[in-house]
Amino acid sequence: MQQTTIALVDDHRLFRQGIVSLIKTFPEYDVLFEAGSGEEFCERIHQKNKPDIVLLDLNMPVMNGAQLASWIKEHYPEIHIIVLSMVDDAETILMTIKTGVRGYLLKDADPLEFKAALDAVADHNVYFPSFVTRLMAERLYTPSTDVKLNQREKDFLKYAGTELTYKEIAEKMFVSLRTIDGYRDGLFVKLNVKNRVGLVLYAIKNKLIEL
Amino acid sequence: MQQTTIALVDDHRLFRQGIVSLIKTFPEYDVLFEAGSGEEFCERIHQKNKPDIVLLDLNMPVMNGAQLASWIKEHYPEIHIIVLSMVDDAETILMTIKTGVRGYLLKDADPLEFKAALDAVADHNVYFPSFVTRLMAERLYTPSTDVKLNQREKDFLKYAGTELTYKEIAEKMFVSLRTIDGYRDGLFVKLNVKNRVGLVLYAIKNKLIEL
DNA sequence: GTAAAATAGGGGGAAAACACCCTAAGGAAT
DNA sequence: ATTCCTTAGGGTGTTTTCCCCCTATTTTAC
Repeated sequence: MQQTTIALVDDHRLFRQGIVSLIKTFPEYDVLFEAGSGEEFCERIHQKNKPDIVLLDLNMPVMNGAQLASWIKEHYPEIHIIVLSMVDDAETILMTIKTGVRGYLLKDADPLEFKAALDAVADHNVYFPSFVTRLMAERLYTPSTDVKLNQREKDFLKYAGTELTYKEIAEKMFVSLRTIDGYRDGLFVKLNVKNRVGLVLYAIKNKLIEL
Repeated sequence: MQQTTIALVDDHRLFRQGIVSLIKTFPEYDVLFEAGSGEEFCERIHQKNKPDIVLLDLNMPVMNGAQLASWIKEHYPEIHIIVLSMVDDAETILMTIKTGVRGYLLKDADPLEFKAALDAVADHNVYFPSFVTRLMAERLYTPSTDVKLNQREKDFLKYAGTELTYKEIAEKMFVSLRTIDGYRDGLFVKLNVKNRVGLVLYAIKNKLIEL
């Protein structure tokens, strides 16, 4: 039978021991090696065979988990990473997922969930617990603020999302610079933004301009 | 016992019947009303009591599910929406989740999964099947950019994509305005753009900033 | 039928952004 | 040891952007 190999990176020896003995109860998985820090992992990965999955602690001194995850993704993109963490604040979790990790578990997860995560990731799938999924959904959710804009304002916004100056936009739209000033100032109020960057972001969010 | 009320919107009468009879087997849920179209739903929601949860078909004529979801979110933000769909292409799913729905199920989901989704959403949580979670994670994942920018430049670009003035960015980054001028002018050349809009567009295209 | 919006246009001055120029320390490569 | 590159910092002057003020039509709503 083909075993799935695992590497474990965590600075707490006792925690590593617990995880390793848990994994030993799963015959289809095998711990290839352990590392007590990101640096140690980077050394070992060159010497040893590459694991299929890396279990990674987020909170480690010197090189933290997110940095190591980025490093692994860059140098060994085929390795799948599951983060083990005690951290549960939204920004940290989302930042970590952005690095491309395929699973996120809190350290107090029960063994069944741990096994489910391993199975999912070994099968090239992802595993995120419900509260993480929720964070991801909330991050994607963009409440629509449909402010009604007339056609001239939409046209203007399209141009505002280019590198043209307002003077050049005025020429393109066959109006004076002053008129453009008026459109712009009106939109600042309507869209509740402060400057051109705000206009550009609004236009992109509302798909008035293509990227 | 407090029942959780459900409204069902789908243009297929037989499918509605199937769902209703399934829900009848769950004593804690009650179907408040059904609608065969978005328009019908909009009328009924005014007359009837509001449901706690709306089960919503994506593919409907005239007003599609995503549009209706946006409408519901705008007028009744406290109603939770679960999408029922046969569509499984990534863009459609992600666009729908952006409207703020709290669950997404394929129509061939088994009754156990259906029940799990109802329970999660009734509990003000979210429910997305593994393949949807995976899509969300992939959307959040930002591969590292190929153009070699140093960390300070990346930091600066992130701020350039906000409504902060350069002076304010300088304060945030604890450097002088002149240094920021230098970063900016350097990036104008490196990225071949003319002004701040160019920087913002670059940052967005390369996912250095999120929308 | 009148009031109030939306649409289109404009002026002047202050602030910010931009262009082009420069120095210098620290590290890597030759 | 010297060059080259990166990172950090700076000065000056011009252009653009932004803010606050204003007028005159044309729709829309009551």
